[in-house]
Amino acid sequence: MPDTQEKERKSLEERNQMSDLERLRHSCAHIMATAICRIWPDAQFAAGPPVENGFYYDVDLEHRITPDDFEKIEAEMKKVVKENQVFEKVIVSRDEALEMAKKGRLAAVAERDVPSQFKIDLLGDIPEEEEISLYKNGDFWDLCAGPHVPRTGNCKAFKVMSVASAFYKGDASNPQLQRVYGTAFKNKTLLEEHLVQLEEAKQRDHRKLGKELDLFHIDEMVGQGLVLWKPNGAVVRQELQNFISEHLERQGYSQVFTPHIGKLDLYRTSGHFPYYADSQFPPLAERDTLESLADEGCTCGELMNKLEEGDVQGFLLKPMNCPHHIKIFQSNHHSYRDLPVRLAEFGTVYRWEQSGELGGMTRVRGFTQDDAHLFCTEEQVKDEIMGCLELVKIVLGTLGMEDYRVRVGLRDPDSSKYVGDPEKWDRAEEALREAASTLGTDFTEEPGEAAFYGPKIDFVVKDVIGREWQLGTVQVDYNLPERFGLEYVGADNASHRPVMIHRAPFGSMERFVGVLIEHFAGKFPTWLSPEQVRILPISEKFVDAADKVYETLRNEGIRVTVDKTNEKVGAKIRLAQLARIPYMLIIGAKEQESNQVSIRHRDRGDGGAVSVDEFKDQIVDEVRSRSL
RNA sequence: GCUCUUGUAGCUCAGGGGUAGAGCACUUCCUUGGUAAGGAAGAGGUCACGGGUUCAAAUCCCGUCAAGAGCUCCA
Repeated sequence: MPDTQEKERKSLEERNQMSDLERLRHSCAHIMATAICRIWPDAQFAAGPPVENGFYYDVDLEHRITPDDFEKIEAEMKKVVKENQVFEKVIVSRDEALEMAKKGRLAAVAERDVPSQFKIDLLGDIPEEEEISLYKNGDFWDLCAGPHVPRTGNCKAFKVMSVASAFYKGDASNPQLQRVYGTAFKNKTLLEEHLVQLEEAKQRDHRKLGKELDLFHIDEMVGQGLVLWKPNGAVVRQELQNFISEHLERQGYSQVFTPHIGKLDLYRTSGHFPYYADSQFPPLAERDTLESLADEGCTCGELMNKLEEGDVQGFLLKPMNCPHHIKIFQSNHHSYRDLPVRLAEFGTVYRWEQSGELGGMTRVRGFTQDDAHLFCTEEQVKDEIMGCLELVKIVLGTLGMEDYRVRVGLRDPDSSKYVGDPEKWDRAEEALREAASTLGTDFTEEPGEAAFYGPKIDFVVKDVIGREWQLGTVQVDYNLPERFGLEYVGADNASHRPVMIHRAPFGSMERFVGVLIEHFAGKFPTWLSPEQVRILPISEKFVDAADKVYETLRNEGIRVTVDKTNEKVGAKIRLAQLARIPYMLIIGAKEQESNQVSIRHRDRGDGGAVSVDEFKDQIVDEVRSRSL
């Protein structure tokens, strides 16, 4: 009992602290707006809230703010702070506020010829019954619910961070504003700490490490968002796939292989085409068909129509693996005794993501899902979901990824984008909820996060920049069995419709490895390391001894190399450290004589000399147990 | 897709209307060295691509492609 009380008090304290910080950041947003107003009086401000790591203010301004302006803005902000203006709350009537806005007096330091257009719009969004408050600091008046710190002098540690663009109210049909980001902390020490953290985060960015460690490459000539796995990256991926394959075996899955394309009819039946055509690579049509259509003077628009209507046959790069797996299921008759059928594949899919959204390995156009589809009876759904969750937990647990959240995605009651019978949705949502509650981890239910064909459970992790990525996923699907007319023969000798479950514990290999690189900061556990051991002979004289150790380890399946360059050990160690190789084995006269190696671990440093066999047994065990 | 920023050697980056720069990596030679950089020499670039302005463009302007940040979208 005292335990929970202790906890509650602490979390309340934490929350209060947070809101103090948010208040400070919000005040900084006003100070920044004040500064921008003084520099560019024609600035029109929209919204300026605190956010996770700071604050921003959206501004419409003729002048394009660039990083070169940050210093100027900060200098002006410092002046405002030095003036130690009081943040004063003024309650006004709607008409008074409107009057000021029309004179351009809101989010401004003086009256202007142009009205404060965004503030007028925002005023309209405030419900009738709510009171309208303005905040003023010095000459700067702004429409604002507050709260604020007492004085501008309370904001001592801030920094203008970046500028980007944002649509007003997040709607692409609205004008684009310049969003100026800043961060602020209670004091300079905390600000410094945060900046150092950002710098460290940059160091472990998977795009940077991917290059340094030679893991993957994205080439302009190959195409945006199409990942080339280099030999080192391929090792990591292969090890992960072996790992998951072992568990597939244990959990009664069958692995299959399917091609990367399928006929449009397949996706017409599944409903992926043309409904999701915008996020697919365009269809492929046969050359002969294209030629004869061209002869007839067919336009591109007409061709698209014909493809969509099915008048012309074509192929699609597969956006999902499920239709292929369904066809495998359908190629046999199934008795209820066969169920559940679990078909797994590391299946590569292609999706036309918008170019501005692509990045590194986490958002790409071609990716390989560790996909599987389970065909089961309605009664088996819950157990199967629990089995899937179990697998996700094993995966994340083995890799030491504890920092994730579980999201149960339910349908948005107000939306019509979902297919299928509401009663079945209810049953599926209930099954997921029940399964999630057995996880032993907290989860949030989020309406509107369901897939269009069914509810799902997602495992979401954050990358170093703090962006959330969905990795593992378990989704119930009542829709596809219906569309493809799937059946099995029940104990009653009548035909029944199976339920389908889609699941992918990693999500995609690309995204997962991207997140994994950042999680480990490039220091993969030994079982995943592209190079597990590097042998460093002290000089040329000991190369033969090194080669012997190399053979011994290689025979055990250890990924090992010998550094035969004409360098001193110091230099060899440095390179091995930079490559994040877990073990360095140093061999000189001493070791050669005693048939030993001196171990240096990338994190633990000098580990002293042990016999070759002892080291061999130790590393083989470490790799086999997949220890962290 | 939209806005802004960026694109110079394999990598990290400097420079900038008048013959292309550094460090690391690479090659060769010297050195045979005990826990994060031994020394010397050499090689390597149509300055992303296409146009324009100019006596002259890597540099200025326009366009395209790509990357980054953010917004929007996401099966």
